[in-house]
Amino acid sequence: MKQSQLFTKTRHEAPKDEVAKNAQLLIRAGYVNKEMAGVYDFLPLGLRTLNKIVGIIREEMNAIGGVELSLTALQDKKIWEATDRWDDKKVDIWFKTKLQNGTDLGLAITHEEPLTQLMKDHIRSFRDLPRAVYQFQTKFRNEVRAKSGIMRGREFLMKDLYAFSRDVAERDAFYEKAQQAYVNVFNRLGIGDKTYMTFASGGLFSKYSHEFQTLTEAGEDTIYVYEGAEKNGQGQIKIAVNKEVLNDEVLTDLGIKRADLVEKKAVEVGNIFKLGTRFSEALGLVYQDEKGKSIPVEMSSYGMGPGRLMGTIVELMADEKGLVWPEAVAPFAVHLVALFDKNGKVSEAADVLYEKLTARGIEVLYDDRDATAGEKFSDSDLIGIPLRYVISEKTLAKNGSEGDAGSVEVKNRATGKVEIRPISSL
RNA sequence: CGGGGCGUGGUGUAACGGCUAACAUGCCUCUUUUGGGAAGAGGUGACUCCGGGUUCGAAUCCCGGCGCCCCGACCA
Repeated sequence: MKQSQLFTKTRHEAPKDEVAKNAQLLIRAGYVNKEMAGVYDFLPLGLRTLNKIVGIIREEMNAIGGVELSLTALQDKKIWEATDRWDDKKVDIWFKTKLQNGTDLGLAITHEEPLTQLMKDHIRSFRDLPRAVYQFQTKFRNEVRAKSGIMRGREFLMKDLYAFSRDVAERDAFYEKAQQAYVNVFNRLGIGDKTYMTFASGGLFSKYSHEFQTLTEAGEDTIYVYEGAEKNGQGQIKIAVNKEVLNDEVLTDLGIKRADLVEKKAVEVGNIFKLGTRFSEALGLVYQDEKGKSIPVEMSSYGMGPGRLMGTIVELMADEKGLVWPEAVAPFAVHLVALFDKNGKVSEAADVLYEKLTARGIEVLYDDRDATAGEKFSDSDLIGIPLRYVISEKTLAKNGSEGDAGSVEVKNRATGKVEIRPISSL
């Protein structure tokens, strides 16, 4: 994409009402726009990054047998009454509205109910199980207090996967596969070394749930990291215990000693639950086994917030100059920056290079604007694309091995490392 | 929902109850410039969040509302 076509502008200063680093930088760089507290638009650069994160999650969900669909945000109250989650006294974060004829509607806070209802039409026999379906869908939650930029909003994208199993053993087997899939996602996003599978309250459904918590001071949770697991090295799922459930019983259950736990601040980037038959029983999702007996389906749910992950990556990797994206989630792979030249030779060469890279499928943001070098460099640092290719009269004068093609300066945003490479080698 | 703070051009700030609401930045025009947010000149842009009130006079004081941020509580 040519930067001259990108309508977003960068800013020197963040709005004074944004304190969170993620929101300050994402707004300054033109990735997001705040509509109101806890409600953010994703602008072209932000949407690209968000979609990269979504793409990685999608691949990992597909790899464990997940099948994607998309459920509605508008919800009929009936099924939520069936599970006793409609009453404001039970669930106080609903956004509710009405049809013109007076029928109550809610904006979905989650999708256990509608999906369980839907699956009744498709799961009848033990032969129809197991199933795993998921979606990327906007959730609406009327939080009393939005905070931390895009990390905790009232409208946000969520990946939610729901697994339907014949029995506890089958469900547990999937649960373990999903844990690994989650670890894979965090590794690919570059935050794996700071993300812990954290024992947390199972709420109404089971003794424990597992939160995936990424260490950052910007987080709102306090967790106790198990150092023993870290010492076990690579490949091991790192574990922690949420402060909310830390007690002797939990330590005994997990077989770990209090002395091996270290307190840290973290942000919850994913949460997985064993739901049991709470929803299948309430809504009548049953299957017939080999003997024709009706059995409620065992369910489990797997949530993950792409937007919150994006904010977490910003918090973890940004530096004083701006955003720093890992390759896997950067909006573009290369930021091609053409500096001013008097005779048009530079922009001519940059145009050619842009076409060449783009034709090869490399995602390039091409800064073809009429701006000074300093301004372009500052913007480039702020936007945080992993590789910056600078092309100028100076670099064109440096010949490659062919003797005529000229060079570009390649700078790595994260490491700051600079090298001069012949254009012919790119 | 309790506590605290804050609402002034697009953005960041200033202005004793008193002159045409100032400065920086952004944006526009021209000239010069061009490897780390360039320089000069000229311009554009604000019912000072909304509604009441006090006063000769309100951005400023008072009351009410709305919005935003932070701390806490909450967070299937």
